[in-house]
Amino acid sequence: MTVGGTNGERRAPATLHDVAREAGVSLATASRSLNGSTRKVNEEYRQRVLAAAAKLDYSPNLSAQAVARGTSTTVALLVADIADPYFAQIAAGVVREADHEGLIVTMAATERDSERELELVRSLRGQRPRVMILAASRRADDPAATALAEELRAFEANGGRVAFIGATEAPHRSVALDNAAGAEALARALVQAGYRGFAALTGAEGLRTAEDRLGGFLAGLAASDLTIAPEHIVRPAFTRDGGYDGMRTLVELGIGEIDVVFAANDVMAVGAMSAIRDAGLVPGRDVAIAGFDDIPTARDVTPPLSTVRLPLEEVGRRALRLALDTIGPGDDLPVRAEVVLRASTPTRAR
Amino acid sequence: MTVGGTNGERRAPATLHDVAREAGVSLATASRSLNGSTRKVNEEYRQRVLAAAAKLDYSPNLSAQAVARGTSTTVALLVADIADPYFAQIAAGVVREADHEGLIVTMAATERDSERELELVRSLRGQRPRVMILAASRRADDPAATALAEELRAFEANGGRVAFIGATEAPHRSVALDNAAGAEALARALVQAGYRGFAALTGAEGLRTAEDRLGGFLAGLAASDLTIAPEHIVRPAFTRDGGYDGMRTLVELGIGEIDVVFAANDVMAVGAMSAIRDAGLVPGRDVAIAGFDDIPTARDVTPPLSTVRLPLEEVGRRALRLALDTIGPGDDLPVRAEVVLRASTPTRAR
DNA sequence: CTGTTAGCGCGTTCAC
DNA sequence: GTGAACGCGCTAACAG
Repeated sequence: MTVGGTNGERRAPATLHDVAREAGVSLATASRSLNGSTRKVNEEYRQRVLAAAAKLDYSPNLSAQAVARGTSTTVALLVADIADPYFAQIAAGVVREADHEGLIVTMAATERDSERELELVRSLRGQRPRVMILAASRRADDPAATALAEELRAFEANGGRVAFIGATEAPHRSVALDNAAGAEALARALVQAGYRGFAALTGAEGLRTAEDRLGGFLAGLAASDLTIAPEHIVRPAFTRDGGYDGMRTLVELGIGEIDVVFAANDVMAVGAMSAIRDAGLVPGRDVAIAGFDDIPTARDVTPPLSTVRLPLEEVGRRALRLALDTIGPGDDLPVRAEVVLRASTPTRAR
Repeated sequence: MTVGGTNGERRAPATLHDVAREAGVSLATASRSLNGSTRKVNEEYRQRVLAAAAKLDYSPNLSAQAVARGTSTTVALLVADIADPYFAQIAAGVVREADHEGLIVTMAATERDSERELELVRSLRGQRPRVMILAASRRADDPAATALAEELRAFEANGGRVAFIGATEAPHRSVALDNAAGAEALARALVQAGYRGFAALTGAEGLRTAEDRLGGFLAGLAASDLTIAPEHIVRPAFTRDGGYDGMRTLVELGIGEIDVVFAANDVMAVGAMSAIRDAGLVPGRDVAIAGFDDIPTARDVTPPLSTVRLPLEEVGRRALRLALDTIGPGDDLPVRAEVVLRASTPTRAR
């Protein structure tokens, strides 16, 4: 760790005023040359201003611009956990699209606490972001929900845009993920592959994403008159460790009748695979497992994880486009959730 | 995908002025009640202001505050790729610490392009962030380096703080990661475990982190009079796919004399493991493999990946503290890089 | 303790 | 085309 810092002379940043003076023009001319929308400035002056700006290391004060213009160039992104690959990929997409639009992304993490989420939205609102993207998981029974709704309503009433990812929250735009349909298709595919004994690892009760996926999966089973025994539906945390713990519970309960476990997301599935292995069993052979999301590591675990692919980066980009009304090609199509069968759910000879 | 938006009446956000009027007090009193540092406001007035603010859904305009105060509450974070678990974890740490300090994080991705990085720093500077944290990988031969240095110098001259993560860049503060020492310790541990035939997958030439790790690893081998044949040092991209491709190259070259591969980071190692497996070999048995970073999935691949643990979340937090001068307990200690031997490098009977 | 006023850095009418 | 002047929302002296 090195400590340094060239704080010899700490002169204030050059202002537009400084630049104008240096260039020998008026403030207005300087402003027009550097940012002005409809260019109508003498080329010679323009050059003088540009030179002065360069010489003074001028950098326009975005806050001041925002105040003067009455509109910022910021988009606020709310996720549950940045380190979770699901959110990290979404964030990457949002940042990329924002960069494309010349916008700046500010990021906050709810850490899966809806009180925190409310606080964050409240505080983020102070930035007057053009857009607020809420990717953090919604829950059905949320006590802070109405307060959040009120906060977002106020934000929108002031001209802000809101986009949700995943759950479709009443009056707001959202990139709907076809959680239910994807899970249903997965269930059908697994039945097709010969599986009959099912278990599920899903998030805490009320977590929308988890509920939708479980619901879809059950619907897919129901189509073949199959179901999951209540004791085989475990609801640990919606994380890697949750998956591990949940799978342990299942193993301890006895895995006799279970031949495949559906984890409501890939990080849980990955944790579950480790639990299976730690129990002395072989995932894919002794018990099959499937996840949801198709995070990058799904390919790299052993055996490779069957899952439902969501184009998460694209989802992030699309969320921003949706909020901004800058629709691109294909944006009207629903986000495809695609079943990807890999070796963690081998076809069963029956 | 749902489109909505309650843009019935788009009234401008309530201003402090509105609140003051509503509460029947002066602007100053309103300001003091809502944000003022040293509280010295009649409790009754205070309550009136708070009530008015609540009634009007008032949210202080951070941009205006920044302009008036001459200082923002923003920290800018630059990473190479948000979706990469290495950077995602660092980002999570920065965001958490920032939240702790009441600061807001804006995030940008260089996508490993130093031209882009320069552009981003330039543009981020417009936010007048309190701190700029550069986690994106440095390279030795960077043509944009001097321009970047100049930009950062200007930023610091204006009172901004800069913190690097990883490489120690000349006059700036930085959280030094003990890449060389960690890799050296790993090499020694592998020699100790009985390995003799080494190969390395490292990033593009000039990439500081990659060079440091490789250098350290070689130093560790040299201590036992061992080395790596030049043709066994492959330099693919510093990514998962780079690791995969690099390992394929190695396999095609013939893996006869190689009994362990050192990948310069875990995502590469994970890719390499898949390549090994796709070649019909078993990682850890036919060829051992070790990585660096200890990303979460290192535990969940098969066999679990030996690596050098870096407390990345903590690194992110510490970077911010370092820049802010809010040193915490243990912050004076160097970041420990700790060798973690797992089953991907079993002890070799010789 | 409260209110008035002058800025903060910039965009943008409005006359010239 | 250019410049002077006002306003954006807020903070911080400065007087009362």
